[in-house]
Amino acid sequence: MKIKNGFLNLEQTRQCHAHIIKTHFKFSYTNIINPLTRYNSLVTSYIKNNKPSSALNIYAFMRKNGSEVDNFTIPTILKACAQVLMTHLGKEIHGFAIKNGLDGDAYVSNALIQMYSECGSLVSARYLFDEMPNRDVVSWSTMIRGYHRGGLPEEALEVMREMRFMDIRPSEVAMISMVSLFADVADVDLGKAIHACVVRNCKDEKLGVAIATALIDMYSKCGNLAYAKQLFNRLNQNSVVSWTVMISGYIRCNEINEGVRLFAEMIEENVFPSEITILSLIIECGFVGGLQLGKWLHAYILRNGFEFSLAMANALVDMYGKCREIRSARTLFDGMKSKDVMIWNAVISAYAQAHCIDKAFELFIHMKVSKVRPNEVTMVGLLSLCTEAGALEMGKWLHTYIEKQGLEVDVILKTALVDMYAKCGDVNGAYRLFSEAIYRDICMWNAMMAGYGMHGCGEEALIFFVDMERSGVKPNGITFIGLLNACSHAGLVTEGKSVFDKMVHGLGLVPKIEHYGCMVDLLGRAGLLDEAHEMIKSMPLRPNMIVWGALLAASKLHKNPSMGEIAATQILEIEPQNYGYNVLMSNIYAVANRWNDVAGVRRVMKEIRVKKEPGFSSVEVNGLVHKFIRGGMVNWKS
DNA sequence: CTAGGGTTAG
Repeated sequence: MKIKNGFLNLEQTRQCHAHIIKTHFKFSYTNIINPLTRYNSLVTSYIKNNKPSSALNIYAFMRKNGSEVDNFTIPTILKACAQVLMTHLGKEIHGFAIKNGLDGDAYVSNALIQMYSECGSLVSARYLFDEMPNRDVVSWSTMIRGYHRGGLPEEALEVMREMRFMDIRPSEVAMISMVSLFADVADVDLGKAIHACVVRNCKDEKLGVAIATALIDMYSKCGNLAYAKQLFNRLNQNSVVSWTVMISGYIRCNEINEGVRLFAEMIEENVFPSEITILSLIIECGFVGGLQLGKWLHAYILRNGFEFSLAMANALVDMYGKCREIRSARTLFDGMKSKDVMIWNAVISAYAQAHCIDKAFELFIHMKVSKVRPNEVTMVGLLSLCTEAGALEMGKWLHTYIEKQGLEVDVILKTALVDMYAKCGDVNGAYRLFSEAIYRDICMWNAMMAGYGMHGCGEEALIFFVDMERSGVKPNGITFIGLLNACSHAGLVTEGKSVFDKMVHGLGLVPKIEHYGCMVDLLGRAGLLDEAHEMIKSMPLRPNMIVWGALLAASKLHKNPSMGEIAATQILEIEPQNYGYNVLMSNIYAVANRWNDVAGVRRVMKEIRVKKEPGFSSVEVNGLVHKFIRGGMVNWKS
């Protein structure tokens, strides 16, 4: 058997391996004589075929037999360590490299940086990077990618800036890292800039399929499907990855039918989905609530013999949870033989999204019994559940649990705690945690301000806003939603208007539909119905349910049936079967003594006969959460 | 005829 292009597929690799063992290292497949070269070849082939553990076995075998290991072997093995997240072995190899004087080699250093960053030790990676005397483009792009994948986009951007400052010309691979960073930052302006940079660097040459794919992904994540599709159409050589990002893009933008059509087209072109393709699509289905497609994909996995990995199960549980299909989520979860923290977290958050606080806590108890240790993510999930239910005592109990277990309280967990205390009415408790935090990010500030606003403390929220700006934290769109709500609840109309003005003109933020919703609410509550209506008419976005709903509620509050009618008409056009708003409208007519109209609305409601889940509210008394459903009451133990 | 950084998800 001859090897084409020096690359073996998995079957060939295994045959080769078996042959080497059988013939005592007489390697007859190729002309390679040197035993070290043979091993390295095998290791490489296993890694290219995505079998890192086989590669590591060979490495162990080499070491046991006292075989030489060189600076070709080390980077390859490090890559295998990174794939299976074996930090220990990685560190050991690092030590070995130092002992044998191989650590001065740029290949080896770059591989070490990669290994450390993929295994989550970004500090070690950065240390090596900083100490490296012979950094090259590869070192830079590895560092950028490391920060990006490690969830530290700010640091990645900083490294990019340094790289530019040092006048290092990015290679194609480096640009791919950058484009994919902007995809997740979802900043279309930065994205266009890097696109221009890519085009400039490639000049006459055609874009490579990898970089084009990265650009397609970036544009569709920024919501610019037209650009994405254009790039996709221009590709003359499509890979399964390009199809994956294009289809995911359509689903993410809620164009599910077009996504499904493309999926069929892909199969017709004889391109077959990989595990990641299916995984991506399932995740996107959860994102937009595409239950039907999600179910179909679930069936597709079973029909086509895909490996039902934990990652796959995780994605499915998550998707079902987001689509409120809690039974499917649970059945799937129960069917998994081995479970990790992630899947426990996924099923707990599925219950959380279905507002089943009791079930979620029940699972939390089971989780501890089955000896899976809850982590910070679990805590954040449970805390947000308490926040939603207003269960202060339960939240406090979790807080104690976190401290007793010695779980690391990072910014996210701290923010969840602040948010829980604030929204459950213990604003002082929230402030205590907030003030003792060493590091506060924008989310924590937002939670604190929204908490104050929610309890009618509009002035305090505004003071916090000034403090925040003074401490150098830049407000974002969510900050202003909290602030505008705070003004609305406290009746601070003038202040609210100037907050809105500051956001648009002072900071140049483009208001989203939510901001207009807050403004309509603010003006409407204050009785400025006409002004609120003007705001809706003049806004550059298409008004949605929430906006008209705010006007309708205000019309009811200020007993203005004619304005109510205007709002209700719009709402019925957007969502004809909405039960709640019909009720509200009939109440408005009732207040104005327009009983014929009341009867009319009731008749329409009967005709539509919508079955809608009743809303509920809840309150916690002595550790018992009471849930109110339209007059009835349910409660459960915490 | 071996080798390091790349696109998709979490």
